[in-house]
Amino acid sequence: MSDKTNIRIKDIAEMAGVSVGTVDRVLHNRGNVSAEAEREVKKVLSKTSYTPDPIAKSLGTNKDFEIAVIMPHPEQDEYWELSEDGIEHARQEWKPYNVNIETETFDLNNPQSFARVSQKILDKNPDAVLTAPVYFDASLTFFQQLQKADIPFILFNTQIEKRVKKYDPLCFVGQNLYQSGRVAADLMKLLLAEPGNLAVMHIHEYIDNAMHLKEKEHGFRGYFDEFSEREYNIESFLLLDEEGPIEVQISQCLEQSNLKGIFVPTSSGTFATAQALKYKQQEEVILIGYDLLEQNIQFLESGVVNFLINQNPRYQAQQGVKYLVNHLLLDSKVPDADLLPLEIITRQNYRSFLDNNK
Amino acid sequence: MSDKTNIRIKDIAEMAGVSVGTVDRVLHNRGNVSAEAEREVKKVLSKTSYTPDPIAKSLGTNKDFEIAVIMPHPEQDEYWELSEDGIEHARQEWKPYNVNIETETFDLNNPQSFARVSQKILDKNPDAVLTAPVYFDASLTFFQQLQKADIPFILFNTQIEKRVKKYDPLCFVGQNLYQSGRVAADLMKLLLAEPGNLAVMHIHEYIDNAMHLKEKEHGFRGYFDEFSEREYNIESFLLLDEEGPIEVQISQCLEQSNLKGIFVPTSSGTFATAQALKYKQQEEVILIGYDLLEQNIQFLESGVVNFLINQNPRYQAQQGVKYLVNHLLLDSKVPDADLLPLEIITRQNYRSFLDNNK
DNA sequence: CTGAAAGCGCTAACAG
DNA sequence: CTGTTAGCGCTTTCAG
Repeated sequence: MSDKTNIRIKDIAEMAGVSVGTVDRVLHNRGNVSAEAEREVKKVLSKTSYTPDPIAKSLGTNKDFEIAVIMPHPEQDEYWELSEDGIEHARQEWKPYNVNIETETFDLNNPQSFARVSQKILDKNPDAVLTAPVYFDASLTFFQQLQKADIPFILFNTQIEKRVKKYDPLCFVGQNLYQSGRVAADLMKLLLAEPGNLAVMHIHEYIDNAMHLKEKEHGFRGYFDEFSEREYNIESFLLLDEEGPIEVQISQCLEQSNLKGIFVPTSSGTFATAQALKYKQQEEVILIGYDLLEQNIQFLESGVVNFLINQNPRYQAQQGVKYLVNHLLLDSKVPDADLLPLEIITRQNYRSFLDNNK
Repeated sequence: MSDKTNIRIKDIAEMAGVSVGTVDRVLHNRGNVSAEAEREVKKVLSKTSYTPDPIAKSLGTNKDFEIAVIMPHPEQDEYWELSEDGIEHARQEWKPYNVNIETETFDLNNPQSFARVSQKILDKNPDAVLTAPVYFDASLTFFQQLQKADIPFILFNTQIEKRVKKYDPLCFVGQNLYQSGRVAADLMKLLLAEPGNLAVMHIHEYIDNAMHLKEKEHGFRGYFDEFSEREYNIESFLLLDEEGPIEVQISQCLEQSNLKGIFVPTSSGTFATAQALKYKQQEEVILIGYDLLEQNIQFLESGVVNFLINQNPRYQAQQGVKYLVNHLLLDSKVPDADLLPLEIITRQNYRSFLDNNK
């Protein structure tokens, strides 16, 4: 059953008439190699299809890797609890490879705290960073610092506007938000017996976080715009905590407009809206929201929420770490973006998603 | 950055006052250990939370693993092409760990060929087997032989009736078929403006393969049974290749009954039905089918197919191999069943699934 | 029954 | 600039 047919460093060393040390040096551009030796080794390399054994490599470099994760406090929002869960899984998964993951969290309501925490991360000088760049401005300066320090980083959850060219993450892991909005619109249309007033509700969101939600709204509107009749009237509401109890604000919206359907682009906004609909006994209003939070599932089960779209925060986090590890340990290429599937959740399939993500 | 805090075999050897050889012997029940030494080692082990380093283990056991995969010819059915694709990915993924995967395929229309191929596999005496047990009887004898030979195996795609206790796979990877049928029913109901005649179409299926499809139908019917009014009349059709061109048979069904909706529990049956609907200009009939085959996507795009449920054959195959490797190399526990999420596919989200699975 | 030692493929420190 | 060598943690052979 043994069939060691693979080419080892030792083999190519022999073929090139040098020592393994030299081969290793050219392999990693460590310098201190004569032009001639380098040429010789590269020649052999090119005609041998040598591929390093990642296992041995990992054993050989007896080095720990530090990956820093920076994301919002999980206690503040169940959504981020799920992300944290994904990080925890990743931590276990990669422990054998000597990668340590340490998480720093910041306050969703306080951009300052992001800045503070990101500085803390920089001071620790980790080997790589995974971050959910909720705050636009603070994130940008953070990225520049990371780049200056030559620390590779990956973004998850929140994509930063592409036109900003000042930063260059290894990868973005998350949904195509525009298309996500379109999926919601499509489902909305399916459930709507006839045209009518619709609303997009932005609930306790953070101004800086604009991009994330605007894209979803844009997709949602874009879909309906394609119906030339324009019988769908879509209103946007921005309900902030500063302006009083969210429940009350939602109720006011419901009274103001005669809504047939509501799209809520955040996970926590979803159940807040569901609560209001239930309270107002307007459960026949179509409600489409995000994510498998416990409360959202309850409202899905009871029919107040009609569809959820799953952003799979757990998987996002896991994938982000995985790419970082691949980059660090195996220097294998990671994609520019990993755009997750847009998962449609109903009362009939949510369990299959919960069970599987455990 | 180095922080070797992990317990090594060497450490526990020292603590137990024996050599690494002895520790290794008790760790793997290799025998030739005095009762006393064993006791001592186990004592230390129990209070140390020692966990072997999988990397070093893999390097140490310089052994190749053979995993045999047995599944239907991919050329016969695009569905199985996707599975094959998953296998190919797995092959690449695990190559560095010295696991070789060899695939044997059988003829979907010929149970004999399954028997022949499975015998071939047995002769090769692989370390583990991954199989799609499309044929009930042939599969059962195969499983028994595998067990006799002490070869662990995992099932994917097709679950064999649980009441048969004569076999014991490591794991099943696939969908909960009953629930899958319910998801289809739920979507069907959503799209149906009013009650009417529905059909479940079993198209070019193999008699032995009953279980797989009956479960889906069962779920589909079960859902509608819950509406006491019983206004939904569900007919079943079994259309076999032996009885003439499928297209013609489907057309006949369409003429016979005034159908409002059709549920097709196979991937290839889906586009056959779509074709017939298009040909008959009955595209308003709701059609719910399975899987992201090229043709299915086209019909989804053009609106003839309303929803697809994705069984994710690619992922099934990959997961199956992954569990086998975990079992073989890391002897980590694998779950009894990995029931995949029931993914709902629409015109708006299918791309996100295609892109992500690449 | 047990310990010592070689080796898996790669890295990195160290003489020359 | 280059070759040698000592590990990384685990397996496995081989004396004793």
